[in-house]
Amino acid sequence: MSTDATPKARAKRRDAQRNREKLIDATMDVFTERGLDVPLEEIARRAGVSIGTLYNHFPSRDDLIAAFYPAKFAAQIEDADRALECAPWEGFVWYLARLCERQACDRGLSDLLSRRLPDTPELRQACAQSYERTSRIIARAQQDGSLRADFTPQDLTFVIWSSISIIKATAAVAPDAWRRHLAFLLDGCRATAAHPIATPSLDMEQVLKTMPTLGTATAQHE
Amino acid sequence: MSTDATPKARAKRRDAQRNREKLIDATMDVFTERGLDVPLEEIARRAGVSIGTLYNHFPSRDDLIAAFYPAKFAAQIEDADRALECAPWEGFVWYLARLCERQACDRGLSDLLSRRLPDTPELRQACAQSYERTSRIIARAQQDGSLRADFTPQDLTFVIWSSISIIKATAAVAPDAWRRHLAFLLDGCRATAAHPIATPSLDMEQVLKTMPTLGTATAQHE
DNA sequence: CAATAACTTGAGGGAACCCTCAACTTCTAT
DNA sequence: ATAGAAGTTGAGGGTTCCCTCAAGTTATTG
Repeated sequence: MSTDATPKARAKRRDAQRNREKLIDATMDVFTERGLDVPLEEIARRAGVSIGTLYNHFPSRDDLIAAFYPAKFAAQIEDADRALECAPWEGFVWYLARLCERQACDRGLSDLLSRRLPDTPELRQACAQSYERTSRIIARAQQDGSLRADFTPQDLTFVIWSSISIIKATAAVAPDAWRRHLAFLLDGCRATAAHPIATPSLDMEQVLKTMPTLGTATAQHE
Repeated sequence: MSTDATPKARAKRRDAQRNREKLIDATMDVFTERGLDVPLEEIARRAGVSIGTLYNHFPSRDDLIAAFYPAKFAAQIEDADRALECAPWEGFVWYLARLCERQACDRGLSDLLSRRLPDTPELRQACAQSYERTSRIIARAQQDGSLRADFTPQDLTFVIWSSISIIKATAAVAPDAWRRHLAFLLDGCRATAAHPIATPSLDMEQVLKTMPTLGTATAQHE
């Protein structure tokens, strides 16, 4: 209202910056350990600030989540790139196992996929990047003759969803059980195992609407 | 304290019996439609009684659940019996699809598998019956040479868990999507698709501990 | 070292759900 | 008909988490 003639918005105060960082660090830890539904007080406590300060920096849980996931997406994209350096089928298998491993040791990450995320440009971009690589991983393995021809990038979502549920169910009793489930699924993905499937693949629209990544494209009522 | 010399406990009052039945009916409907975590007031409202009466008849949510699931288990056992009348592989496939179909149209049923149930004799018996049939369905298909030899009854849990997560994720967008997932999984279950799996099957103990049916065998702290 | 804008604090109000219990109503047996 | 046991009721206290905002604290700038 008064002196807003400065070229850009004025820099944050030093202590405020520090608090923001402490909050982000705490968020990464707490979400990873306990999932995205943890009480926000827990994050404030861990960061050593009051709940009021938390709300000052991050007005809603979604803002914390928005600070949480980019690193996770980036790691996933790196994994995809590494997978593309392997032989086609091995890369495909390794990538899926890697996805699952990450879910298995990160409750926040596995919660991400069952939650509507805000529709930010960064997220759209991360999705596009991820999709691009995933498609290549799949296409390579199909050209190679090892992956069944009717497998689509959207079908990968099934692998993730189903593995997450196994991971969550068996975490306390047999933390490796998902590997067995994945093995069955992979055997069903081989070209040599393929029998025609009547139900068509989801299209990308449907996957987006369903859960991970973007909400209903352009926000809904929030 | 006074006149408890009657051979058996006195019969319930007529109106109390009626209320109990209304509550059970409401429970079946509400759990089926909205899952096991619905507010109990909703059930009382639907039954046309007060919340106090609900608590009078069913002191805890678990007691309502205990009234809910036997019919569901019975249906499942019937399905298994029908499956045993088909050809081995067809029976196996039909049974799995049937299980999933039931989950798909019954939120209460799908919640059951991700919740610790009370350890009652009836439940133990239902589990034993179910296990006995399931084992036969599997054994038949293996002897037949169609189902891979390393598939165990415990692996069936994976099929259910994973399908439930697909069902929940896609219910709003593509209510049939689970069929595609199941098809991949089934292709991976064929004897001809089998590749050796390093991770061993869960044993029955572990499955019980994990989730469905019984809690930690002989109750824990409740 | 003010003065002031920026930031922090935590008590507290709100919502959703749980469960209880003292006062009331209804059934049933005599 | 009536007494008393059996059953019902719903307001209200408890819990957990959400989020706000008036009052207090701290950094920054001249």
